[in-house]
Amino acid sequence: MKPALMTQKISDAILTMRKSERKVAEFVLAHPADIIHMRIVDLAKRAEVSEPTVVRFCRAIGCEGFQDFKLNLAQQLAASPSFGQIAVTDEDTVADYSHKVFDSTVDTLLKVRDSLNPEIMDRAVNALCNANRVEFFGFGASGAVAADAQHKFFRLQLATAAYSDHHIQHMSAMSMKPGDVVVAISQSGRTEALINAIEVVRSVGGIVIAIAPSGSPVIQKASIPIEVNVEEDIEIYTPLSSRIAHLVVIDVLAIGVAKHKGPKLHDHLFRLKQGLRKLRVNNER
Amino acid sequence: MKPALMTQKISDAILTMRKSERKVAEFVLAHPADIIHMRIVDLAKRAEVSEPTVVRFCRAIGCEGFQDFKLNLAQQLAASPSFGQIAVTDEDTVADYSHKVFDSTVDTLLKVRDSLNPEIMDRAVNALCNANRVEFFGFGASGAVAADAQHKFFRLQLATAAYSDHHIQHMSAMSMKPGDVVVAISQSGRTEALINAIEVVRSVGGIVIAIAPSGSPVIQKASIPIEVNVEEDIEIYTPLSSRIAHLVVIDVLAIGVAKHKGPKLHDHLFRLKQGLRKLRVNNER
DNA sequence: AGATTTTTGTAGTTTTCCTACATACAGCGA
DNA sequence: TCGCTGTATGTAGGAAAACTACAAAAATCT
Repeated sequence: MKPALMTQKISDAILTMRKSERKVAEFVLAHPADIIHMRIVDLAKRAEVSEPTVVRFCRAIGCEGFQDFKLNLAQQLAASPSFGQIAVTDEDTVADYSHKVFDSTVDTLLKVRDSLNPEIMDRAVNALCNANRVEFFGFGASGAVAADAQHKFFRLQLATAAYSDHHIQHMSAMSMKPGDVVVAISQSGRTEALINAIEVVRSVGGIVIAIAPSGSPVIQKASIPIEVNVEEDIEIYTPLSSRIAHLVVIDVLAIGVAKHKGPKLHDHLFRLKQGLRKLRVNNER
Repeated sequence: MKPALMTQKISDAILTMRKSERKVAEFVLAHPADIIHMRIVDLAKRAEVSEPTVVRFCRAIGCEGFQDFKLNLAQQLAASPSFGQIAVTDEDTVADYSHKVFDSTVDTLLKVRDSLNPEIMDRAVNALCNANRVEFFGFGASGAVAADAQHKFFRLQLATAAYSDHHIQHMSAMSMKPGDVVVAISQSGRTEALINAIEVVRSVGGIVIAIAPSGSPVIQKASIPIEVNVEEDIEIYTPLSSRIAHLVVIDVLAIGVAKHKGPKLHDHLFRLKQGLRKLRVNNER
């Protein structure tokens, strides 16, 4: 049903292929974007094989035929822009690099989406729903993420706070009650101060939901580890997409909590919105 | 070259179409996902027109023919998942709604990407590069965005600050010098306090870059208006994607500034990273 | 080296898409 | 209202693309 990862499939299947089919596979992997505007004869010629071989290749990777293959490939190309060049170069115009920044962000989000573990997310939502208190800890860029999260969960009628200060985190952590939740957010997963705070929270019986890269200390020490891996080419010209991935993960948690809380939340949010209008000019809408 | 927004194009062109072509257009907009697996005859039959009409329709919206149209549509479908249902329902499992949240975010980003005006972005980048001081103003959720922006630009060796407090904004605004820049961020574009602050900044000769919805007062009062329109179905179960769009727009600006500043920035960022390592456990990498 | 199996290409068939043309419809002036 | 002109739509036929059956070539095994 879904386009899935065509190129992945090809790479996998390439080993079990016959020589001439492999030629096709290699050509496709080398010039994925060109294929879309090719006919079967063009591809056959450029891969130096015959037409039926191309058809057999399409079947070999699970497509109906050449048309179907082209369509699926087109979808994959559109879905993950990472096949275009994503790194920003010095010659790029504004339009170029603005496209690239958006595309790489989208690419990151799609990857994170597919790597999330639903079971872990479910546990996180449950923990958040049952907590009396929910706090968000993060430093640096993750501090802003924590602030955003606090703002979001605050609207869901939860007692929340966000701290970017080590000492305050520490003090707050010590006063946690069993069942209370801290969401620890980190891009590196190695920030020492954050790890300390996590240990304190757990020692007093609090639950720690971590949003950090796989295998990092923050993930290892957490009760509910949400692993988010973003290859940070920390090249200067590459934007940090991980913050954004973290924000969206938190959005998912927020939606989960909202679902659990059910309709009584509607009224609350409605009243909130009414109140906000007074702070705006032009009270229509 | 690019897939662009097919459905958008169709909606636009539908007015200038003849009756029977319009039938096709309406069917396509109603069942976009089905088209991909249809042949020209199928579509003709279901739209109750003849085959050549379908071909004419394809030409009318700028495609080579039916094949080309199908391909472009497939790309758009893969790229913007919004054509699947995006609203979260009560029956959704964790996996379901987590997918939806990511997809709707991606969808928002792609729309914003295609609607950005490069010329305006260029002006914004130039203003930022020439400023002695750059400040970010925002309230509520946009406050977190401002904080994130501050963190980001701070790394680019600019004198920056982010304020979410009306009084402090006001005071800071009054001390602006000509050429200094304030980036005003707002989801509604109507927050009264923010509009006041903008007026003050402009009265002392400061430049205001606004990130807000088209036509809103914030945009109208700005020197450099970056229009970002996100349909906020402010349904409870729909996440607010506009924050994220704003963040990415700011990423673009940051990349632009980094490009202008050129290589001397490399050293600075490198030293910053070195320094951060000391705050982490496991100093490898 | 010969026989068998596997792999690849040739030639032909079918399907799909597109174009030329004819008919039907709508708008306008008398 | 009628006829004329121009546009809009469908019919039928032709071109091209994709797919299939079969035969030749290569590789493998005995």
